[in-house]
Amino acid sequence: MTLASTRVSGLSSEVGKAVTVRGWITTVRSSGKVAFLVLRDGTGLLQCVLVKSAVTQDVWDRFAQLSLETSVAVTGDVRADARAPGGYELGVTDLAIVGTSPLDYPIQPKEHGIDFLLDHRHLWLRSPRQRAIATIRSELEQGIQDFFYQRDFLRVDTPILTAAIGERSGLFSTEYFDEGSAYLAQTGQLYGEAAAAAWGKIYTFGPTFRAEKSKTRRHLTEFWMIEPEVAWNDSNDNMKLQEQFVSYLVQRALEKRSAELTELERDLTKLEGIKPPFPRLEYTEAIDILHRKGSTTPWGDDLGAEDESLIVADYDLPVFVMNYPKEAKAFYMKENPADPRTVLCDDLLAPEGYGEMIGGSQREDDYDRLLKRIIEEGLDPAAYEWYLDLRRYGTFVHAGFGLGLERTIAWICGLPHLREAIAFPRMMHRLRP
RNA sequence: UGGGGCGUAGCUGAGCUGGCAAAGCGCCGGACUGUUAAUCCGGAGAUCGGUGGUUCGACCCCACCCGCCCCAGCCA
Repeated sequence: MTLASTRVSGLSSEVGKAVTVRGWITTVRSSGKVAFLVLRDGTGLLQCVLVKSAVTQDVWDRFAQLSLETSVAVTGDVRADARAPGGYELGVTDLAIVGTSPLDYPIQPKEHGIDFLLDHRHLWLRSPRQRAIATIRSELEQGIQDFFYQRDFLRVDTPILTAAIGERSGLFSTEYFDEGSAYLAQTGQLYGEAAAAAWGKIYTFGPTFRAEKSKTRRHLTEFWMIEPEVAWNDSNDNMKLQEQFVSYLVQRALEKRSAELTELERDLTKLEGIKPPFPRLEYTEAIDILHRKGSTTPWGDDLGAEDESLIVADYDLPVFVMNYPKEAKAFYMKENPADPRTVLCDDLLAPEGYGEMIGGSQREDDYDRLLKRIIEEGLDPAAYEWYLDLRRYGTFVHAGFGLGLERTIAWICGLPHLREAIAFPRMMHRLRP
């Protein structure tokens, strides 16, 4: 069976023609002898009008059977009408029910609590708001690939099942044949470094997993991360790439998906000015500013959420905080020659309180220093033999970063919580659907 | 894991110092030829998260348990 039919988004070029549109019933209204149904097909909403005197009794009776989310094929004439949402509507001549929908469809056109909506995420996705977010996410994912493709990066897919390696935060584990435990990847970075030594400019794009018992709007247990790694880039080059990347994504969303951003009631003026360069603060400088603003975070500690908000409040752009104290950061970051208490790294803080969008650093490329740091952190050097090989055989200056996709989406879309930025969010208390 | 909050009809959510459990949406029946989350009239629908306790009487007070939300930490 061929189901060639017109999609709602393409109707403006079909005015005056008879078409069939397939989709799901969003609302039905009847005034006795004129009836309206609104159809959703994933590209938009279409109002369809039935006039009792203009359709057969069969068609009229079928309208009466329609319930929310019934799937239908509606045939009629496309016409422009100012009274229709979107400006076009269908004068119905025929109506076929494809799949019925019982009267207990859970999601009504009204307010629901978040827990209820997440329990029904598989159905919640049908709402216009969720379509807008998914569309922007897809646009950004395409933009990410375009950005790196244009710059001759290779995309490298790194393993999700790994032996214990990477960062220190919580790991999900699973049985792995006779090898003992395998862990779900928290980062592809170490593999990315190997790939950068092989191929120069690379990026990874995949899911990552953190078994931390985080319960905030800025955390998921499964999220998507983009991790470029570039041979011969130093920390400064690294930040330049970051601000170009983030700016590109914002401008891309504005250019291609302003309709969806508007649907989400995003204030576009807050996005329009996102262009390089972004402000840069040394960590030590940031601590001074924070102390002047009343924070008591001592030099040496990582910045808290409160601190990040205080910093970001002074700017309309994302802000780099760079060169953190060694103790606050991971073992693989390169010591800062200008201040050996610190390492060459940066966090990019999103505006409007969306938190850390990027964490990046220049990597330690000195074999002895790296080994020393591994031991200092209490890690097992044997597990890092292959990683140390990257310094043993032709070490090289390199730097990279990880961008959290959902945080970026949440910021660009203006979402209050990360859970809407992905179709099926995984959180501490949320494994299904 | 700490601090705060919540759990009442399918959903949303009132319920004061303890005295027969509001309402709106949705659903069912009816009216209506241009509706926009249509409107109007009528109707059904609730072991008040669970267990125990105090009381003549508990949605309300107490204890424990379960579940979730927000904030923090961890980080992207």
